[in-house]
Amino acid sequence: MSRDSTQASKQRRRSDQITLSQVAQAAGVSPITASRALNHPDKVSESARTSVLEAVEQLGYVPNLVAGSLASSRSKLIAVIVPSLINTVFVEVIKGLQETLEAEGYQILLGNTDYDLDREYQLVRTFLGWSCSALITAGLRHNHACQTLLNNWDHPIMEVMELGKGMDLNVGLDHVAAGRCMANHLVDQGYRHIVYVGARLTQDYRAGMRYEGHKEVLQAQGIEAPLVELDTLGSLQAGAESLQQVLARYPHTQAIHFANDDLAAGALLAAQRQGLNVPGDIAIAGFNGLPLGQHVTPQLTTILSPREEMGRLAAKELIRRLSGKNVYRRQHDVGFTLQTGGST
Amino acid sequence: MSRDSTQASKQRRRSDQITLSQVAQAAGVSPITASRALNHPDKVSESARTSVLEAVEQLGYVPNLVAGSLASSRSKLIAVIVPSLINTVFVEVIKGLQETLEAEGYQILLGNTDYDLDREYQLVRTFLGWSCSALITAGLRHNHACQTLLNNWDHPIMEVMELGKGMDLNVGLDHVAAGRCMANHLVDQGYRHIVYVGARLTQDYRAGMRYEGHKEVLQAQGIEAPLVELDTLGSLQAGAESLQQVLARYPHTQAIHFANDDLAAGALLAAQRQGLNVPGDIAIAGFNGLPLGQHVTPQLTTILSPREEMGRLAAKELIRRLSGKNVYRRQHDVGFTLQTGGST
DNA sequence: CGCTGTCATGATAGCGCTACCATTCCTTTT
DNA sequence: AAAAGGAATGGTAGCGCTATCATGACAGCG
Repeated sequence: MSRDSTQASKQRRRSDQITLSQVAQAAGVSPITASRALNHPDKVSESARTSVLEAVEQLGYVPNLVAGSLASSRSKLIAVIVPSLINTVFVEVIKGLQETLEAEGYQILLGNTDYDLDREYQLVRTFLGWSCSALITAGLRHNHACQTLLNNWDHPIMEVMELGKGMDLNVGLDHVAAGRCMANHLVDQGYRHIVYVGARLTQDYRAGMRYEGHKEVLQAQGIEAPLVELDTLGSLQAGAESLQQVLARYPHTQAIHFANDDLAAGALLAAQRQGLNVPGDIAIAGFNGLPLGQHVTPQLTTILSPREEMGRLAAKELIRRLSGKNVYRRQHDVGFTLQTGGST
Repeated sequence: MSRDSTQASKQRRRSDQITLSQVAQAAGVSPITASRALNHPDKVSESARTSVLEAVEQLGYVPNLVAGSLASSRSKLIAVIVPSLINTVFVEVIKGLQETLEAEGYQILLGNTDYDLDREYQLVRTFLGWSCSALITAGLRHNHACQTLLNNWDHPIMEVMELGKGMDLNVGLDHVAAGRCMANHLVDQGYRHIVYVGARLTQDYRAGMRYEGHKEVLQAQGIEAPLVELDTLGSLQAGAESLQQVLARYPHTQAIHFANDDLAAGALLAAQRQGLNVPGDIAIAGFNGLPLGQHVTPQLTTILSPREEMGRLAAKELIRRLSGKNVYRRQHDVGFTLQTGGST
């Protein structure tokens, strides 16, 4: 290991990593030309470009993106904040985002709020500190501090999942309408004693919005719209357990409208284990359109939400904005599809 | 908007964001004291600390982490590279990592290779450029360039999922042993015509390792160990389709050992749809211990792998190392558990 | 009383890169 | 032929923060 500090007293290069200057020197150009050769290849001559690239290759140069970001006050980082990773829904959105963003050379900085808006605020603060190019967050609800912080931030903000008036860009679907849609379906099928089952609706407030739509429809028909709220997050297990609870509390129940497919599938499988006929004894509906719902017998009636597509579209719109193109619509409705199976 | 450049010619402050100097000024201390008040609170006086914190609060200061990282050549970023986000297994590991790392103030920089080692190399390069504190990657296999790059990197590297001799730290389980374990179970149950079904085993090479263990056991018993490799990634759908394929090719099949629970559950549900009795006509086993397997009837025989736990342990060991503590064991076996259900 | 040690603070000099302006050497225009 | 425009390159000065060393104040000690 050569250990000769370059000369003066206060040297402080720590890692012996190759710098752009060394590359430039090896290539026989100035540092700034080397920088341009890598970042704006069209702004340097053919010969400069190739000799820089050769030097990069030969020295095994890895650009220091931290320094680059500081100098340019831009970074190819995009913050993504979701409330949960257990819920596959968010993972699928991330998948769509990732796919599209990585293709454009962006990196994802991932944060998980665990449905805690204060946690979200902390994450946002940290992420702004990384001078991200943009921020993508699940949902339109934020706490006051977060709202303020983001309003003063001069980069694109994309809010995904539900549709509404957001801060900047918005891609999602109308959950109230989705709730109405399923409720309409159940009423059309002739069910009158319908229970809505959700899990932690203050946290998963989108499930709450679907309940609002559901209630609206039932009440318009003069039907009660009882709600059973579970205290655990949605899962097959919780769905299975909720079935007992619902039947105990509302013995005449004909149909259960679950807030998501995990709950619904859990209940459906549990019903079968205990010899109940679906939908004869009890009809079951879900939300999301998870593959699981298609593989149980009878197939689960559900509402298909285009989650990966939502991620892809959000990423595409964001990139559009980041590359300075005009954004004609700030809001995009990805819609949903009622998928009727044998379970209702 | 006040637009008065602070004085001289070449000013270039772009965003009108608050800087640490402004905080320091407001607090009546020097910038370096302000820095210390925030990062090493125990190194400044009570009074300095409070006045700095007040100024931070009042001005709405958000630290520029990019600048901080450049100056200190450290960052609270940890790169996480996984081959897939569709496969819930990795998501659960990420969940465990996230939970533990965020609690310690680390941020996750997420990369997805889509099972492509060249892609992994690119991601690693990028991530090193962010001077991450550590890198966590799924698996022990990397391409040559990546291997070289990482060997010369002087930060902790954590390889998760499978156990073996890695570059640095390693947390995982022995997949060959897991394959042996399930094969032994199937043989013990009296099955002799056993088919192993996996999806893209060159990509999901851990499933391939399980097959190795499986084959080993069967061959020791003088039993054939036919393999059916699917060309799609594991999913309920693929599992359902594979069932036909297996029965067509190996009509005497008594049991199918699937590479994962998605495939297994898909096949189990498909078998039931077409009136086959499980395990009477065909026994089915999986791997992972996904909740789904516990909710189908009969319950799926599978091997439970502690995925979140793996993430948590990996994160804990990494933090241990990062905080300069001694690391006694570089390798941690998280083990697995055979979970026998009615499906075999 | 001078000597050493500890604590709180500050001045200085970068971290590795890019924005900005200046320069050079052409080619094009009138 | 002179002026104007363009392309390629380089010099300089930071981006906002922290490592390092230096300083001053004060306590403890023989």
